Amino acid sequence: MTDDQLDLVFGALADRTRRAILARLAQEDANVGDLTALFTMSQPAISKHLKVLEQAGLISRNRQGTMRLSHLEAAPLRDATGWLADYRAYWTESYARLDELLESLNENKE
Amino acid sequence: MTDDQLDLVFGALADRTRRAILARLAQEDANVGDLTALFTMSQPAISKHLKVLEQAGLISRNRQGTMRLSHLEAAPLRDATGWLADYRAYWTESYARLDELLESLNENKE
DNA sequence: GTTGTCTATAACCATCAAGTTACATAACGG
DNA sequence: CCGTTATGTAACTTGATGGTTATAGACAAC
Repeated sequence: MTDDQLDLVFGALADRTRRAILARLAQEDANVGDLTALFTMSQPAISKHLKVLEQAGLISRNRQGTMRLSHLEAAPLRDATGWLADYRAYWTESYARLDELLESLNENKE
Repeated sequence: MTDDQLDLVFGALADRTRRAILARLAQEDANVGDLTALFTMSQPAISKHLKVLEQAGLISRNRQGTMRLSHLEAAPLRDATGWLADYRAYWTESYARLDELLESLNENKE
């Protein structure tokens, strides 16, 4: 994963509204109106957040009639976890399990 | 982990200079001068980055004579990994290993 | 206590981020 | 076509971010 990608992914995750959007999408795909209803801000604000998430690769979007459904894409989350896991030496326990995690992350890389 | 903390941690990780500082600190504690030498920017710029990292809880600092050593603190990285791992249902494999990771994360929470 | 070294702070600048309102565009149903 | 619904885009405001230079503060050595 490049520095540019990490910038985008961590930058996208640094906003609580966007994290909440991801949490919602983890349950089910949603359109812009659905997501706007969850927050107190305007629809264009949500559209902006969705653009940020899309550019980070965290969601994909496809038209469904007049609506556009947002779908969670977990690959960048997995990659970001992989980056964080590189610091596993600083977790004082559970090295073995984390090594297993790292192995599985490597196996699943596309 | 609160939304405020997640904002700070992911925000701190969203900058490649700060990630590089963390990578350096993963090897050994370092003072401001050491870190400044690694980059092309000024010492005050590095001091600012260190303040961001400290406020996110990602590093701690203590005086050593006229110098101040920065030390990597992995707890927030562990917590951020825990947050990311909540999306494990979207990794199509290795559920069991990730569940083990989550358990270990919970056990180690302070 | 003066000097030198290391680090922090202040003031400033340019750019970006997150929100707003107003309006434009896309797709579907009569 | 036309109207309605859903979403995107433009222009703007405000505040945060990331860098600079210049200067102040803390500590050690002598």
